[in-house]
Amino acid sequence: MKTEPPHPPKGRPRAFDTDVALGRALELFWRQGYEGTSLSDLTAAMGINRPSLYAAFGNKEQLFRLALNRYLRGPAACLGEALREPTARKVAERMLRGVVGQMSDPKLPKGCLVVQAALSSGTEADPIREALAAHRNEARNALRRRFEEAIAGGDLPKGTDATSLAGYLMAVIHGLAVQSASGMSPRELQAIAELAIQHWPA
Amino acid sequence: MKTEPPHPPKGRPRAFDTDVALGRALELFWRQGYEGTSLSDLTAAMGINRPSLYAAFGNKEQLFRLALNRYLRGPAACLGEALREPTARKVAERMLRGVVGQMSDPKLPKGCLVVQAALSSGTEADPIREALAAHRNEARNALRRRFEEAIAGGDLPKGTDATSLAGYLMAVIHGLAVQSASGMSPRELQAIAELAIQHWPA
DNA sequence: CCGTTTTCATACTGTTCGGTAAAATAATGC
DNA sequence: GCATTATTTTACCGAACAGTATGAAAACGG
Repeated sequence: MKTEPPHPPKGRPRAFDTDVALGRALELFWRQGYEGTSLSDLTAAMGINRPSLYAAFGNKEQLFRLALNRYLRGPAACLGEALREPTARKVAERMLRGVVGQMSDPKLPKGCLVVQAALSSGTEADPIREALAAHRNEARNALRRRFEEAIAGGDLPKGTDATSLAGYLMAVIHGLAVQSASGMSPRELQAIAELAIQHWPA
Repeated sequence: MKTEPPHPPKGRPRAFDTDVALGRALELFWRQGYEGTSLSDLTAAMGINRPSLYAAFGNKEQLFRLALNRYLRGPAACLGEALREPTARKVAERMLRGVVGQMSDPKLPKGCLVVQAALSSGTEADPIREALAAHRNEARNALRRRFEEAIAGGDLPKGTDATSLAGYLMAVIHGLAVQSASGMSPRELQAIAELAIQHWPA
């Protein structure tokens, strides 16, 4: 995973930094969704020409997948980290406060890339939608497994349905993303999150 | 609000039923969002030609607004009716079970038109987004007022924050819409709704 | 029958979409 | 310098987009 090749490559060197260009692409996709972002938008924001984009990133869909990857390892990493909290309640608290915290950063786009791009649905974006649905499914499964542990460990009531509880927490998070994208203020988002935490079982 | 004019109009009679055509348009917008639905999609599903659509409905944006109106008075009417339940808990129960019930109808598109179209965001759809955000705001205000009544009436704890509680319920509903649109099964949606009901304050 | 009115069907407008062909340019090893 | 390799630039491609001009067709009152 080194980005620094040991010997300089043979041909003409690239005149832009692929990392910062990918960051610009992520911000645009995040703000406008997959279909809402045109190649002209992308090349303008990334400061490169169209063929350079294709040479470096393949095509629009692959560029989106790369941006999604960076999003999941970057801004959305707090969700995965939250799984390592010691109790189910702390997992939920950290997730809810994490997403609210991120959505409160004025330098970042509002809402959530995964939700944002999932619902824009021309027939052309179908593979993207499937990929995002698969990711959400995976995230929910990880959360369910963590809650099963919690039930076994005793920090959730014995009769709890881990699957439903995971779905519920995901639903609240997605709901927060929708409202954030719709312009709800950070303090209101936080109040909602605190309310969800307050009603958490156990 | 009569749809039957007393005297037959002068010119050539319309060869299609504007009501059923609008229904087809609603279904398409609901399934694919605003930007994801092209005029060719619309005319094909409505069984009419392009100029007929423009003559009868104005343009794409106005057609969407008409479809939205029909959606709010039809499939989404249960949300407004729920406000008339006697207690805050029953309001929440009816809303949550109502949206799940609607999303479980296999003949209807998944998800929620208001959420679906709200996040598809090319610059062109901005007025649509604003209209939808305004509607969601209005809905949340109605819910807040209902909860304030409930607090005054004693069926919600005295210290409850009506605004946050309304936002929380809207968030859960929007989250359910996202997951429904992503292919979650009706039984899972129902389990999530029941869980939210179970954790309702008071 | 005729003139009027409105809707119908066909064909088209200019623009934007994602993607690419081709030549100029800048670095390499020799 | 020279061939090679990869990236840059400019210009373009066919398809799809929202919206429309035009004339034929179908109802009416007379």
